[in-house]
Amino acid sequence: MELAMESTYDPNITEARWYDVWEQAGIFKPEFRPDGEPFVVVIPPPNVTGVLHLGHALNHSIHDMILRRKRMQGYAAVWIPGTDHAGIATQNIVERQLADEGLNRHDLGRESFIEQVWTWKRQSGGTITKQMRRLGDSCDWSRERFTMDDGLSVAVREVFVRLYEEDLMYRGNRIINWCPRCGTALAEIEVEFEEESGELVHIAYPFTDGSGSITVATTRAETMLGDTGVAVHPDDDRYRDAIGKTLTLPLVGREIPVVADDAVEMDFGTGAVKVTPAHDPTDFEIGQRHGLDSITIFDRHAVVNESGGSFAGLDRFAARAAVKGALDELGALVLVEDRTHPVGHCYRCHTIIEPILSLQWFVRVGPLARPAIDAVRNGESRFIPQRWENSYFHWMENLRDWCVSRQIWWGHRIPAWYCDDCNHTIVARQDPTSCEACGSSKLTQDEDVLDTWFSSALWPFSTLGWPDQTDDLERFYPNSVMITGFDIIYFWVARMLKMGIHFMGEVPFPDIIIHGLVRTADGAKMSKSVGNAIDPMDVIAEHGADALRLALLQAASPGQDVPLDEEWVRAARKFGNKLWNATAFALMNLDEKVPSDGYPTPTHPVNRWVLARLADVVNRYDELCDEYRLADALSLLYSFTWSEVFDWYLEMSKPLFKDAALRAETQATLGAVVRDILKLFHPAIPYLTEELWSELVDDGLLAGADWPIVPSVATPLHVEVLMELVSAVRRFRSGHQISLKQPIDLLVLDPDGVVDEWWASQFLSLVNVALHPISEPQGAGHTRLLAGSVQGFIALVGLIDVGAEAARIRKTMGAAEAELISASKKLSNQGFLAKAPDDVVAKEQAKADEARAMIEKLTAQLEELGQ
RNA sequence: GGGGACGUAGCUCAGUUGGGAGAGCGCUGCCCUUACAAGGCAGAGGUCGUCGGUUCGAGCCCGGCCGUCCCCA
Repeated sequence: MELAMESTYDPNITEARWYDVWEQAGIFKPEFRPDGEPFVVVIPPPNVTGVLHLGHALNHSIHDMILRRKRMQGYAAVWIPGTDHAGIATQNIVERQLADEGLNRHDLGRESFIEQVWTWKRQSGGTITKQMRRLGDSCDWSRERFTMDDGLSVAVREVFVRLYEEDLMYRGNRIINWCPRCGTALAEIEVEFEEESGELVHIAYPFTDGSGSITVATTRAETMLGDTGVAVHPDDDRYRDAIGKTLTLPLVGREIPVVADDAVEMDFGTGAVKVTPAHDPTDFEIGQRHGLDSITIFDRHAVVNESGGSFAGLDRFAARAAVKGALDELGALVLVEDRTHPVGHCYRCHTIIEPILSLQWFVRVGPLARPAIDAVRNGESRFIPQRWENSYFHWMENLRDWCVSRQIWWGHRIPAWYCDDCNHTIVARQDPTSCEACGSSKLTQDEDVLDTWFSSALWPFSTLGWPDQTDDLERFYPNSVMITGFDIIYFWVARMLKMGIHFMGEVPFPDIIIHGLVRTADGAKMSKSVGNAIDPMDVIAEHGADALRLALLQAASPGQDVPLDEEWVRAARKFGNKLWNATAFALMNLDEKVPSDGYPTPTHPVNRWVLARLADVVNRYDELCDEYRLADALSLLYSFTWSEVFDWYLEMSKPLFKDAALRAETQATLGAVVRDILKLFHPAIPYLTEELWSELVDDGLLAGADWPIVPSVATPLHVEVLMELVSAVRRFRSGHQISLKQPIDLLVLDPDGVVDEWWASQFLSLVNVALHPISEPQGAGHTRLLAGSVQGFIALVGLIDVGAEAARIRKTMGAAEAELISASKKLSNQGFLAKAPDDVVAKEQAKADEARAMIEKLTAQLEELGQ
């Protein structure tokens, strides 16, 4: 055919063309395969504030490769996209905008502030979904969801109410993690701990009766203002006599008891710990056990309140210095030593967290966790790779109740009302107008909203319409697979399992694919603050989305981190160029377009060989994909495509096209092979393959084509022998610097009748060699090339340096001798002969025989060379 | 302190029922061969961290040690 393609591949041109075409053809909707079995994936919802980073790019590349293949295999495949409302992050953005105008959210009031957030969402919230389209994500956008949509909000409310009715949701006074900057409580996993240098301050607390003192050690001296006790270990002889006595708290003057508690670590500091129940979770528990008061000393900004006496008004760090100074003046500061210790930070703004006693809503997670643990233990859901199950179990078995209320405005408002008259709490699906206890109409709704992750936990079924019994819910729950990074197992996967099992009665997904993090080329963590983060959109602009996707997928071994080197992206792009040119070659040699399915039954061994290899490769490729070993699958396909089809088959097809009798079957074979390569690569590199498909096949869209099922073809052995002998000639030429332009005569001894007539044209075409059959080995003055049972002889006169040829032969002989030794050693081992399987023994025997034969021939040759 | 991962070619990494050490990039030599120089052909390069055990046989299984990293407390 006339070549209409551009001569070089420009990803930017190709990739601008196809996304809208796919979408308009409805290919991404499950209805595209109306009779197919459902294959359903919900996206782990990115933040609406987010921009696409390489972590998304990896995650989405894996998603898309899996989804697109399933779709081609005939499944009713659907990938449901969407975003979460990212309560704190989104509110922060809008608050910053207000701050630029000198305003805060209270100036606007709740309602108009929320309206402002929606405005922001409509204007800027679509960034990441646009980027996903650029990456090629085959999402069903008609099913796009947002956690603040009406439907999903109904789901959130229904879940809250049901949990409350089941006593799995309660309001309680507990120590929570408070971010003084965001002004809200956080869940425990939203706190990131980092080792920081600090001080361990030893403070003497005198006994009230004047009989000396106890020294306590703390990294947070200022919290002593809220101390209501000192605890020692009951087995600690040093303090046995102190238990039950009281101390007078320095600077404050409060009398506080010494209590004995198992939670105290005798080895830490002095073995005596100050107890601040309102500002430390362990202390809170100790306080509960011993009836100690809880005195809150900080306000919502972590500034000391009136309970801090003369320190009131100081922020926590100023208070720390001031308290230390005052203690020093008192002579109560015994010792200050340097100490590194873990400090918790807000995962949204990195401000140091303040543990604080506070009235919040909690999910009682114990009863929800148990079935979720069991589901993984008994295999209803499995982690891939499996080792992540250990982390999952460990975490799930040590859960504390989940604090779900947030003191912000952007989010699902907690459906709880408090009666102003009788203080009764009402939790309801419909907004109540009067108190169910006293009938009062003076009700006040809880000011707080729910944790964003609370709504994300419902995502696998809330996106499908729950609590309504929709068709989608019926058909698409459970989902087929969840794909996410290991850093998000606790945030999403664990909670989705808990909620899915509880509300839907079965696990949300049987397979959980855990992938690693994308790192820099030298393995460092990418971060915006360090400035080493690569923007995937920059990579796409330079090399194309296909190249980025292929590079990520090839590098992503299951569960392993991916150090991304831009070299890999370049290599992936080169592959694209190679594929482009190979398709151009096919087009130049074809007379018409290739049918979208079906295979020829060629007679020529070269054509039969490539179809046999294709069948092998497709089978193995499918196995690897089904095991989610995508990197291995692509590696197999990549080397088959480049090293076998392009390097060998395309070259071997050239003389066949010139043969009128073979031209048609070779066209059909080449067409089918290249077409199937496009199909097989499509899930990884959709744009380029679609573009080439439009040139080569032009029968519908590749994205909607059927997955290859290749009929098995018996492998003609002789092709492999031909390839071996061709390689031997190439090595000979290369070793002796004999140009390809110089023709060579090869005398061929073929005792087993392996060599066919068609070899002649191949040798001429591939290595400029003329074949001449002989019946006896050639003697002096010839070199010998070995390939299976075939021996080739080349007359050396005037062609080469004999010494160099002898060196080449000795090297080959060395390798053969090593092989023989290795095999003989095994074969002379009685244990091996007795215990190894027969086929392994036979293989070793064959290896030994082959090596012996080769050594014999090479020895003869050295003699012939007179060496 | 508890749990987990990793240590294979110069670099980054594959190597799944234990039975011939692989890829990409980099490096060396030759070649502008009519699909492709973003290419082709050929080649060099590894005591598979270390010590021991199991086995006829260990990169792979088990244990100790050394080194690197992650999560949790």
